[in-house]
Amino acid sequence: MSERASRRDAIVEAASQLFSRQGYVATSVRQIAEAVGVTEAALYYHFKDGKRELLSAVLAEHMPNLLESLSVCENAPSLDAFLDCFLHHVLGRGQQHMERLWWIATEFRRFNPQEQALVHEKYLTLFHHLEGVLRPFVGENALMLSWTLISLMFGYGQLFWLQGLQEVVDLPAERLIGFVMQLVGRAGLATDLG
Amino acid sequence: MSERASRRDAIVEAASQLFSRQGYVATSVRQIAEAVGVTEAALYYHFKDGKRELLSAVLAEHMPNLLESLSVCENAPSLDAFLDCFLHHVLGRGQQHMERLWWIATEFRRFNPQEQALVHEKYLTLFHHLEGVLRPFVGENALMLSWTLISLMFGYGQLFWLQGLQEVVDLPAERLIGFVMQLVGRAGLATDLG
DNA sequence: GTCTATAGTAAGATAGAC
DNA sequence: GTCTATCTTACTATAGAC
Repeated sequence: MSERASRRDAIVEAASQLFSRQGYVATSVRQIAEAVGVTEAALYYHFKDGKRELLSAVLAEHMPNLLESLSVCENAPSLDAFLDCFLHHVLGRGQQHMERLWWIATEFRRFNPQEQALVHEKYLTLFHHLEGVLRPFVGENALMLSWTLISLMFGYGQLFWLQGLQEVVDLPAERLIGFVMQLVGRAGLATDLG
Repeated sequence: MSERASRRDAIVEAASQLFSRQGYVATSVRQIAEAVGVTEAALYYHFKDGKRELLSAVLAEHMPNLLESLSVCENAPSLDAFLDCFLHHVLGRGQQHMERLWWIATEFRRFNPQEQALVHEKYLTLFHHLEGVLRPFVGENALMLSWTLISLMFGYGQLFWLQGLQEVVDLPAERLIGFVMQLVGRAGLATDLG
């Protein structure tokens, strides 16, 4: 990798961390340059359109990929085993990964149409793969179950990670996962719901 | 109501709308003053500590109250009827209400400890009431079912409202509600889960 | 209470030397 | 490629007149 590429990558990496921790608007170009150890002028050499171009780069190169969690678990032998594996993997990826995931949600309105479409595409891809994995277990219910699980994971992360409910409510992801697994198991989704 | 109070309220109202649409950092005091039709100096007369005090005021006076949705539905005759009423009421409150709800999530880290505690308290109150309403129907499962529903609503709102998945996925809240209702019904939560 | 005028600061961005 | 130096603009906030 050339020096140019690695320096450029370092800038994107620093921007990604600062954006996801403080937000795009609250992060200054100065701050990013300092974090990397270069001046602002050097940064503008790599990104002619400045801060806005950096936002695009971060989105394009540092979007969290939930498909990894899926591919790790997709060969699980049972619905129970899959849910256990997948939910644990997604919710157990640590603070930084979570921050980036929810940063995209909070910053979504600032993206241009192409960038918004990119985000949508990522969700749809995740959904389609998830649906494909669930279908052998729950048939036609795979569609609704997929969106239910995705929404549930998102909401739990929002409330318990981002908004710190962890600190006042003793509800580890473990318990939520266990509850959902039993709910799904008991409902007998192998046959279609009305 | 005195002129002072109504002017003050108008400023808080304008700030609330702008904050929830653009974010706290991206909104300037100038912009708020213009929206109300006063100068910045006048605004600083009402809020000595400026923008930061405005954030506190917005949070204290314009926090969305989900308990209203609960009280409307709490006398429903069956679990089905309650879920139908509650989820529709929460998810059907319109764009502005939704925006304020998720704005709190995105801005949470900027709040001071007392303000964060206030937000937590609101969630806990909602949870306790929801649990109380569900308990007659599902017994000890009320605790987990409450957090599951709250997380699910949050996640759905985040994805389909805030991130505009509505536009690319045909999954109206109606269908998600229907699916969850049948899931819960089929699981037979009247008796405890493991 | 609300205004005009302005101080003081920090932001995004660029020119030109090396 | 990276630097120093600087420009322009926008922001938060305040002083003092009315």
